[in-house]
Amino acid sequence: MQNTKGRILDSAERLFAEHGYDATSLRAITREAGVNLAAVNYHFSSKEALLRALFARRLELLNQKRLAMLDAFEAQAGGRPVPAEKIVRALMEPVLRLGGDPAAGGSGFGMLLGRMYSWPSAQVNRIFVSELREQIERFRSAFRHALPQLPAKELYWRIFFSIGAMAHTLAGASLLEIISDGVCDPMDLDGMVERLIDYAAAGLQAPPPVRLTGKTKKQGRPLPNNLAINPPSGGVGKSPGAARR
Amino acid sequence: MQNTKGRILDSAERLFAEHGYDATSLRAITREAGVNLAAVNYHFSSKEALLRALFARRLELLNQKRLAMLDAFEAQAGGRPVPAEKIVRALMEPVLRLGGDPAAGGSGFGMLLGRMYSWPSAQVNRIFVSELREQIERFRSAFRHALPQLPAKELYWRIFFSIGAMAHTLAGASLLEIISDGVCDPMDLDGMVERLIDYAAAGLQAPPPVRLTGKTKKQGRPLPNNLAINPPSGGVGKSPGAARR
DNA sequence: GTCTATATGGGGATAGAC
DNA sequence: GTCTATCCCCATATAGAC
Repeated sequence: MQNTKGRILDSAERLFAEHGYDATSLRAITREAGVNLAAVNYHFSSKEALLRALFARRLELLNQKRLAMLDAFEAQAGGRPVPAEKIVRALMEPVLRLGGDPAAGGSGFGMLLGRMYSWPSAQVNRIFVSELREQIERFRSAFRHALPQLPAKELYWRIFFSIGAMAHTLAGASLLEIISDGVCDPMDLDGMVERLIDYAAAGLQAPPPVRLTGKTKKQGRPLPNNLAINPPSGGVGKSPGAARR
Repeated sequence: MQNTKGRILDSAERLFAEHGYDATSLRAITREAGVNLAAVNYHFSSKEALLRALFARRLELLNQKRLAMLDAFEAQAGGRPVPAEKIVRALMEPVLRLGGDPAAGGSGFGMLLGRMYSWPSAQVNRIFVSELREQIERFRSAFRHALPQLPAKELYWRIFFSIGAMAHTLAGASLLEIISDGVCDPMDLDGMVERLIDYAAAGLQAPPPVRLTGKTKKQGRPLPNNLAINPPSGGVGKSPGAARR
C-alpha cells in the first residue's frame, strides 16, 4: 500500500522533531506508524535516506512559497529594491506558518527544521545545507539591493543572526515561556510572525558600525568600556580559539 | 587519580559538542580520554549525570561573569537604567568569548551550550533550564528598566529572539560560511561579539509595534498575497510520543 | 581507583516466506 | 508489498579481581 510510505514519513517527522534523529529508533517509528519494521528498509533504503526523503517532501513546496513571495514583492516594487522588511517576510513567514498548517505536517516539520540548524550530526548537516544553498543565494542578493549602504560583510553577519533567531523560534518556544513567565503565548502564530519580522528587520537595518571592520584597522572611536571587554575575573585573552570546523 | 575525572569531562565536552549527546558513546569518550570505560560509572554514575557535571563545571563561572558585568554596568549608571546595549553585552559577551578561552574549554563548551537551546532531548532540557532560570530573571528585570516604554510582552519576545541569535552563533558558524561565501570570518571573535551585540540591541530597541498586540487581530495592513500564505488554522494536534527514553 | 569481563538490551539492516 | 525471524554490532551499566 502506498499509504505505508506516507505513514512512515509522518511518524518519522514527528519523532525526529521531538527526540532527535539519533535518539529515535526505526522501531519506534514503525510502531507509531503501525507498520512493519522492515517496511522502512523496503521503501527507503536506510534511516538516513528516510530523513532525506522527509526533507524533500516538505522543502520543495516551502521553498516555492518563499520564492513566490519574493517574486511578488519584487514585481510590486517595480525596479526599485524591495524593502528589507519584506524580504525578511518572504524568508520567514512561510516557514513559520508551517506550524499552523496541519496539511503541511503541523508543527512537527517546522520544529525539526529549526533544530536542524544547530544539529550536531554531520550527515544531517549535509542534507540540510544542500537543500538550502539555492535559497540563500537568492535572498542574499535581494538583501544586497535593499541595503546597498551596508558593507557585505556586515550584511552577511546580520542575515546569519536573523536566521538564528528564526531557527530558534521554529525549534520551540519552551524558553519563551520561561522568559516571559507565561506572558507570551507561543501559540500566537500571527503575533510571532510579525514580531520576529520586526525584530530581524530592525537588526538588519541598524546603522552600519562606526568601527572599522577589518582585523588590522586603527580604532578611532573610544570603546565605551574596557572594563567590559575583559570582565572581572581573569582577563579574557583573545587567543584564537581551538575550534575545529 | 583525580585527573581521570577531568579528562573524562574534557573529552565528553568536546564529543558531545561535536556529535551530540545521543550519538556520543561512553566508549568514544573513554577512548579519547585514554581512561577505562568503567571509570565513567565510577566517577559519575551515569551518562546523564556526566552531562550534568559537565555543565555545572562551566556554568558557575560563566554566570558569575555575566552578573559581575551587569553589576558593574549598573554601578556605573548610578541610579539610571543601564542602556540596553550594555545589558546585551553582559548577557552575551562572556559566553561568546568562551570560544577563545582555552582554559574554559575552548570552543567546545560554547558550541555545546548553543546547541542545547534547541536540543530535542527532554532530559537535557531539564538540566539546562534549571541552570539558567536565575540568570533569566536578573536580565529580564534589567531590560525592563532599560526599555520602560516597551510593553513587557514585546520585550520578552525580543529577548527570546536575541537569545536565539546568540545560541545559533554559539552553536557554530558553518551556515555563516555558506551565507557569506567566505567573506565573513567565523573565527573573528571580536567582530562577532560586537556585531551580535549591535544586532540584538537594534532589534530590542526597535520602535514598539503600531498594531495591537493581542490575540484579537484587526489587520489594517494589506497582506501582499494570500497566495503564499496558508491561513493560520486552529489546532496543532498533540499526541504524546511513543518513543522511549 | 582502576582494570577485565560480562550481563542485558536495543540498534540498523537483511533473508526469505507469503 | 508486507510479514517473521534473525544476524551482528554497539550501547549502558555492573560485578568483582587487583
